[in-house]
Amino acid sequence: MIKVLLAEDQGMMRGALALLLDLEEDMQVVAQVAAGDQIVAAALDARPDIALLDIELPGRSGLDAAADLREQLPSCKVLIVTTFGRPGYLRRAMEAGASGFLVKDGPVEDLAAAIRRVLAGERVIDPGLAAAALSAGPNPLTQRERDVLTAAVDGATVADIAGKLHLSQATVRNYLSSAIGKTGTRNRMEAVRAARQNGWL
Amino acid sequence: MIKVLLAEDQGMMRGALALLLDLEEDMQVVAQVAAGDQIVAAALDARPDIALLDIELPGRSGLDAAADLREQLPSCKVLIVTTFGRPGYLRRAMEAGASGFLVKDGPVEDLAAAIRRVLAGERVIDPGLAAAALSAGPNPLTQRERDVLTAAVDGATVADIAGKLHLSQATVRNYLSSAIGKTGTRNRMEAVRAARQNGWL
DNA sequence: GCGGACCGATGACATTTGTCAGGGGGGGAT
DNA sequence: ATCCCCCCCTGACAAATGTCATCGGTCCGC
Repeated sequence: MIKVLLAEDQGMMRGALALLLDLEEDMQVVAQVAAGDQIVAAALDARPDIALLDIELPGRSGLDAAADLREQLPSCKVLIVTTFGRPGYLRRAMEAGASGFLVKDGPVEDLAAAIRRVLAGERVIDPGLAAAALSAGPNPLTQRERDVLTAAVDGATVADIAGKLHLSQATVRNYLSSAIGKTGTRNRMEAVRAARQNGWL
Repeated sequence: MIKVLLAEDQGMMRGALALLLDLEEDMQVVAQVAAGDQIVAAALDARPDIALLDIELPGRSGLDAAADLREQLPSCKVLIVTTFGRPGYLRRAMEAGASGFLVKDGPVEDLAAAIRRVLAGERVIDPGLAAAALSAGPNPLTQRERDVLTAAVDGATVADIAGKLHLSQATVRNYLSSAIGKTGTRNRMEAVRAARQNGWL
């Protein structure tokens, strides 16, 4: 019997997937969590064979949790199941030790199939997405550039960001400027968009 | 037997919900579509008793489709099922003639229950959300202000917007300024965020 | 030990953005 | 007929943003 942990914040999605997997003869959902910071604890408690992790979760990113999970419970495989097939996400997932990366766009049947393939030792990755991740190259942004961009997402002014990060306003503008340069965009809003698009935040 | 139409762009979600509803003894999913501009045609073909519509769909908004559907197939009830419980969305859904408004956050069991309640003639709306919609008041933005804000979502400059909307740059800045004023924000990025948050775009 | 990358900062500059006070024209309500 | 709101425009001004050159400090790899 394959024991599955399910981490997904949208209640309806989580419930539907759990129901669906429980219908499979050889699978059983042994834990369900809605927040990223509950994943490791729940896994240590329920000892699943595989963890299905969403990336954008409240509390903690599914990618961060994946890295910890691999370390603290190596017997548990990780399959990332996400809405957004962003190159940077795939890259980070692989670096975190995930065995598979599935986008929620595809048919439901893919899910159970992917679980079985992962447990058979395969790596499950959409070929087109893998190509995109490789062609996009690694994240060109430095830590601080990422910090400043993330702080700028919902319209914060330079003064706001400087305050939040304890930096000089001029420094913030420099980081923004270089982030804009590296993303090949024209202003911070485009830079934020481009960085998110690539999964660089 | 309750005949259901399902409009949802995310393949996995759509498949899971369809499976789940088909498990109900008295329900049957008679049509599934992934794009907003296929809803009416599919409904006219399959003659469902109720249509489950997501709002943010490719091609056409589920809200727009709902209005058409109510007109062309009045026997078919509409239940909006969406990720975002935004006040403006709820308001528009009601104006479009929807019988219910469900957010995807809740448990799956709510879905079948909501369908039955709608078909029994009830209106299904989250009470908290209804209160929020009323307290938020109607959309304060004029048509042009909405146009300009939507054109500004992903970092377009004033010149870009002016070009796209065939307006003078000064006019664009005036609309932006008044939108910023009405939303009580400090710059266009915050204004866009606030407007989206409220479902005003 | 030295080059290179990152962090943090300053000052100056050009450009963009946001605000304000207008004005003309249209259409809908009282 | 008048008022009010929306549309579109102008011009001017202040503030915020983006760019550039430059500096000192740390840490890592060769």
